[in-house]
Amino acid sequence: MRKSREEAAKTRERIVSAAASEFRRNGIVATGLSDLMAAAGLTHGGFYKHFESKDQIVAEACAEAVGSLTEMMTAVASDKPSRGGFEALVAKYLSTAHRDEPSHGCPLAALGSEIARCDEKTRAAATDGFLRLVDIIGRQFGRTTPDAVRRRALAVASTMIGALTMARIATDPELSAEILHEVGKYLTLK
Amino acid sequence: MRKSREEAAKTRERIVSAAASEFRRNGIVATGLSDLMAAAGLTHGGFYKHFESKDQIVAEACAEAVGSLTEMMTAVASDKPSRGGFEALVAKYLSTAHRDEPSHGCPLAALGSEIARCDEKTRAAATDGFLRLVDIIGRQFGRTTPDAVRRRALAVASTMIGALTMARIATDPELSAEILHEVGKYLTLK
DNA sequence: TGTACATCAGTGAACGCGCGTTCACTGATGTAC
DNA sequence: TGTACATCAGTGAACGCGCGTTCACTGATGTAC
Repeated sequence: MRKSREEAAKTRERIVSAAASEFRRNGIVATGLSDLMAAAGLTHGGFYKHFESKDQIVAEACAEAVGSLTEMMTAVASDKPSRGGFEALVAKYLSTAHRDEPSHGCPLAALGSEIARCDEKTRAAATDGFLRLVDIIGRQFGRTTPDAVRRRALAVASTMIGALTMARIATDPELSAEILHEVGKYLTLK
Repeated sequence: MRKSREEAAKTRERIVSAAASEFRRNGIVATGLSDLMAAAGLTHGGFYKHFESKDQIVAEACAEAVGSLTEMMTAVASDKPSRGGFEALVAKYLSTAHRDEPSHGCPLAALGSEIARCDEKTRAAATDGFLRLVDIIGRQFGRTTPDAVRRRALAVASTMIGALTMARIATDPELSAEILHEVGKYLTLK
């Protein structure tokens, strides 16, 4: 049942995409390789034809997830050029839709505390994504010193990640919505 | 080898404390019941003499961890009555010491994304801790409307949790320190 | 261009291992008289 | 107050199960002539 090189490459990408979703949905440690392969429409045995270890696909899935995050944020911000870009970005990130679909959302919020315990490569991919997010946010700010832009962008990125995480933890739906709305207002009104 | 009621109660508390540390150090899913019991100086078989399931001790450990967090934050803030309390609180939370010792620190930062996938009881304990943290922060603010206090406190709590999480993920020590310092400055200078 | 053979993507069974949970057992503690 | 018995905290072996990883096998693809 050998597949062509082209097909094999597509399969590999499909596994990474499935992993990026499954990890964000169920957590890294709680997701087995069988789960990943099944989500990609394959059986578990073939995993090691594409990857050396679970750690490797965790790192690659993390890299893909932060890539889709920055794409999403870039698109939202550039849809509203100059004016309103920041508001649109914050609204998108702190939306109930984003909260309710972790499997396609920000991996820093969906997996943050787990990534902190992962190996160097995974943490490097996440760090890279964070810095790209900080950069996108910083570009929305008016003219001030680069230091002030950097500082505020670091804070805003941290705030959004923390607020989304807490909104997902909150047991009371009203509290969850309050966190998203109030933090969003705080970030955009200041 | 039956122990007295008093000793048994102490043992139970010891297990919960050990669990609160171990979960924060290694993650909830990655920590086995054997690990918990060994950390408490016991063998794994006795676990079910005190708890009904892993879920139960996760909830109790989470409750204990948020309790120690609010105690720590309350102590820091009231050490510096009225003036400087907010600055001290932020400095303590965003310190490198806190970053480097997750096992005794904030469970919302150490376990946030995992708690979001836990059962109702665990999430309720975490939510309660978050609201208490928000309350402690809000008490440090000068006189404004309760709505404004609440909004700012929700944002500040989210910011600290997100920043600490990202500081732990960051692969570059300088970047990690920068996140803590700059976000701390941003929160206290604004 | 056709043919023979080597390659290798994917399958499914199997490996050892540690998980959460259960259980028979021990012996000190608690209780009843 | 002393004695006999029931209780139960803690131990360590065992349960079935799923984990990450390995492997023999399959058959279509790629390569060499």
